[in-house]
Amino acid sequence: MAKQNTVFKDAFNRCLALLETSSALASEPELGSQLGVSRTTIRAILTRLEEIGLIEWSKRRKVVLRKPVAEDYFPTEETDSLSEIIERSFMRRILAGGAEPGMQINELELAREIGTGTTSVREFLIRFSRFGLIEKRPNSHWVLKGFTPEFALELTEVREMFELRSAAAFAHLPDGHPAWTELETIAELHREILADVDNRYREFSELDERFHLLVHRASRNRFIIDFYDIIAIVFHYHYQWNKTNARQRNARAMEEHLAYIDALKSRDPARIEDACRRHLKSARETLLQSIN
Amino acid sequence: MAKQNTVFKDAFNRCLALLETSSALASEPELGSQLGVSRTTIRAILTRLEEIGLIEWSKRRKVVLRKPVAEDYFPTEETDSLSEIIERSFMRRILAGGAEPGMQINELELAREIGTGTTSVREFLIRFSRFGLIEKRPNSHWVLKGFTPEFALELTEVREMFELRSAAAFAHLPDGHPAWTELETIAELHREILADVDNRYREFSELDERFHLLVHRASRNRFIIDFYDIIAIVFHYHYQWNKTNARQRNARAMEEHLAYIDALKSRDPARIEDACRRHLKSARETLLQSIN
DNA sequence: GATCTGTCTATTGTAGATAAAAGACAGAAG
DNA sequence: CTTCTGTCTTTTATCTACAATAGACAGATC
Repeated sequence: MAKQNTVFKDAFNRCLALLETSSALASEPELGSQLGVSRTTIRAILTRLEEIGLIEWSKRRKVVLRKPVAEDYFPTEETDSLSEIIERSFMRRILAGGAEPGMQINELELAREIGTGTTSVREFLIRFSRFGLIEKRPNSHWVLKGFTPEFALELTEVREMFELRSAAAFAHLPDGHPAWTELETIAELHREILADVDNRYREFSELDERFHLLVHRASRNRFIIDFYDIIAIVFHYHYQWNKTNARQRNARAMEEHLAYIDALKSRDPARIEDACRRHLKSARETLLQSIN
Repeated sequence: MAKQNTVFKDAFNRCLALLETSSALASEPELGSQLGVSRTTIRAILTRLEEIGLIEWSKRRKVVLRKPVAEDYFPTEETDSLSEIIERSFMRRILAGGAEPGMQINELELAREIGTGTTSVREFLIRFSRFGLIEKRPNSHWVLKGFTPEFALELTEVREMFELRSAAAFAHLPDGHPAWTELETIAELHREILADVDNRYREFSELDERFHLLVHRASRNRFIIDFYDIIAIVFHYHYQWNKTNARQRNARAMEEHLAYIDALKSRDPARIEDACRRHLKSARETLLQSIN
């Protein structure tokens, strides 16, 4: 295979989802922007829709013949892009598996295990190297530096610098700025989840990312915003494979978020700094505890 | 060609340089660690040395027959690794040439222009993307964000945070730490260059990098240290293609460095912060002036 | 005249192949 | 018994090829 057609399959599935509700299809360019793909892919989707007897299609006339059923969808495993597969597979190995710091990483071996070509693995490792967990020895292997307490401390040190500054900048956003509405939405979601925390505490991880990214964005600094990728990926996989006390941990973090949000809304620098520090401190402790 | 033999050629040249002074060759493993290459490459070098009649070689007996001459060396163009060539070529286009922000970057076109395969260009762009100057549109082109005043401001904002913190950490290095010796060496070099500034001001660029990297290292934080790569590459190419007032600019920076170094030696936090801020402020101004 | 479709071209993402370089191991030499 | 060399295997760096996807343009349709 030269290139997986995951873009097609994923867009096809999303197109079926559209058909579940609406019973008409827009024009090709219109569909293209709805699904975020090119017309070439849209036409491939339409062709397939016709093949499986879901629509009748001739030029601009598109008649929906029936509702999509479960079998029409491509299985979700087939819609993940190769880089997502590699990332998951790799993170599982280094976060979950017993991967010792100093261990060598072998491109060829990784590629064979994941079942892909070496090019994709190489490109992934290069992209991933900016997270500071691996390092390249030129003309030779990569070295795993490991998800160690030092890593966590260095990460949180920078995170705290960046977030304090971003939070301070947040207070200066003009009244009409969309970030204030988004902040309110996020606050509301916190309250909803907290109200039914036993059942919904798992939704926190995603919300956490959304909230902190919003704060970081207020810095208007690409380096600060980009750095949040590292935090996000670490916390993302960390939450996924470390579930001790998750309910309690998340509930506490949500309370802290709400206080932090109130502080932001007050626009009082001292209050903001205090609430932010308080939350960052407990986030750091949580992360560190889980590593040892 | 599958792989350029630049490692061989470069190590070969360095081996000739060794022969200029010493007239004996160590064992294969020993040579390997001296030149930083594997035994495979050492043996290729020895084979070539024998071919061009520079040595007689049989097992552990290596007799040097004559001194190397200029023609023995490989031309320097052939010793640059492909990634260095791509980097230079790319930086020239975006810093020197009239590259507008928002411009599309085409992997294939770049590869054709530089005369390499697309894989290498792709990998370079991925590595380079962490500098915040380009951004990928998946399944489509890269976008040049450009070396704009915003870029410079965002870069210096983070740089100032990091350097202030690193400088503060420097004061806490224990007395015997090698950084203090290195600092003294760097100070001395500053004085030497300043004493003959009209002729030697060009040496500042390298010294500048060496000094600031030393300071950043005191943070003991990989993210802070790695970030210095971005600053270094920007200033490196920037100095190279922007020579207005270079002598005066560099002289001023060196004076500031010396004050900064004195402050570090005093270990007085207030003095350090003051000297550091002073220098960073003028560095930022210099950078910004040159962009418009 | 604006937007759509048919068709064609160019570029990206990925696999596979190959030379260069690293590195492993056994036996030789000190 | 330590370090070296000869030989062999494995891995990396890079090129080329090709399917998937994006994107351009002219003529068709509203």
